[in-house]
Amino acid sequence: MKVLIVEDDPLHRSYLHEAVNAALPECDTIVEAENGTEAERLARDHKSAHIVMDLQMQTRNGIEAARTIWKERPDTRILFWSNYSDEAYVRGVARIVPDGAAFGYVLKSASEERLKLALRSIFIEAQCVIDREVRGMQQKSLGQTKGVSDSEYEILIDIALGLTDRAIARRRNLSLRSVQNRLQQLYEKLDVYQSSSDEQDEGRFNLRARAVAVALLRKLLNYNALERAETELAEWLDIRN
Amino acid sequence: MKVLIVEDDPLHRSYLHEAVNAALPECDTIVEAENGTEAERLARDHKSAHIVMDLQMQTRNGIEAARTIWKERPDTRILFWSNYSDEAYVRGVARIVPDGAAFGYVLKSASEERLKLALRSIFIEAQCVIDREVRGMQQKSLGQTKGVSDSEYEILIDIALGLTDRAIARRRNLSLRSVQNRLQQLYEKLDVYQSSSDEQDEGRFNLRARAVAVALLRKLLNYNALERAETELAEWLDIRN
DNA sequence: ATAAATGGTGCGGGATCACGCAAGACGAAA
DNA sequence: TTTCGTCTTGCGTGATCCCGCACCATTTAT
Repeated sequence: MKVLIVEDDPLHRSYLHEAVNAALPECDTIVEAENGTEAERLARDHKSAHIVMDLQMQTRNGIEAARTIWKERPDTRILFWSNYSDEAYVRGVARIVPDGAAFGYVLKSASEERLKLALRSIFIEAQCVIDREVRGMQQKSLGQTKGVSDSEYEILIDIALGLTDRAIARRRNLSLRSVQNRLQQLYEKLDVYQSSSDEQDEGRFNLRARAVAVALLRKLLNYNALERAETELAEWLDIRN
Repeated sequence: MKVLIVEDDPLHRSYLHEAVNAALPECDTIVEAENGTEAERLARDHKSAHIVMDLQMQTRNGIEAARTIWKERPDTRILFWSNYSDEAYVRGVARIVPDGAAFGYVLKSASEERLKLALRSIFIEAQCVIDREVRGMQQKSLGQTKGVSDSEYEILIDIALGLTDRAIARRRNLSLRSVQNRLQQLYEKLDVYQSSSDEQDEGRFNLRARAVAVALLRKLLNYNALERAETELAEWLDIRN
């Protein structure tokens, strides 16, 4: 068995190396990459079916890399090893995992035992392992119970990018009024009215900007999500001019 | 000499421990904290004058901790050891360092040699050491040459929090028009017009929201800065109602 | 000292946003 | 089939935003 480790921090990389060695005696070769692009290349060259990688890396993040890797070889098993359980990351991962693929998501704060267990479960047993803390997020984000629905999330991203209502309407093929409807749904979900209608006129908020702020504070949105959205927007702009 | 290490990642913590041992033979005791609040307590108890700490920690970040520590003991020497050189972090640090205090800012990606050198320079020689890469940021952020000035940064934070023009005017004791003036300056600095006036009507941006987006993408703003600003805002709201 | 730059303020208007009201479309439940 | 809920869209309005055109007060430069 071959394992590809993708992690930009050398300390964490060597830690992962040891963990893989200890947890998977059936693993004979370990390959290491320190960013997303390198990971894609190595995964292609080595036909790696077993990858453990960090989500946040400076040059090319884990989600991007995972997407292209899975596109080429959908049965690849990937264990994401991340510092954060931000809803934005969970959404990002959930959005790209192919049907039936085995993957995992464990936090760096998890014990070494947990990491080793996850390694065996995914790479040997082909089971999905998702950290308890992250699991809560996922339920909330995919189920339409309490959290923000997909269409609301979509429009959240659009206003976070700074698009106009009209521009969003064009992009998503909606009427202007529909966009504004969704915006209002979003505002309610994010509880943006709370502080503005509070006392008299004090602390009045610009709803649109406030929505982005609370989304960031609640980690519904983060830098990576924004960055991805920005490149997608740029592509879309290129196509239609 | 006593050194306090503040770092939430155990791997990095032990790495720092070794580095301090190797670089500072005159150091006889090393104390470790794994978050900001613990750091404040330990700094107080041990009267630590030498601290090396991470900036981003989940429970209480380094900037908060450093501020209270420096408030109690302004001659404390602090070496910040951070993953990122975001302008938001640099600004955050620059904003709180007392006059004449020795401090440092080195990136985690720096070589071990560089870290050790910085440790000696700051703790022994009381010199300020700032990573080359970070230095560029600082020049840009403090000098009014190209970057965003302080007043512009202030208003950037306000719109990022989602405040109305009127609310900002009240908060900063300005007229409504002045707020809007500053906003326009900010829009120019952030080059928000670029894409909107580009072609015909395509890709129209909501300037206010777009400004926040590009500030985030340029790392002028980040989660921590926003979080700090949010608590400051909450305090301000408390005072005046 | 006069001139230019810098920063705050008022006025006014066109564009955009937030949103109530209401009508049509579609699938699900009765 | 009827009815209900969700989604989409149009119309209209008041609030807010963006910003050009002044005017004035300080500072800085010549």
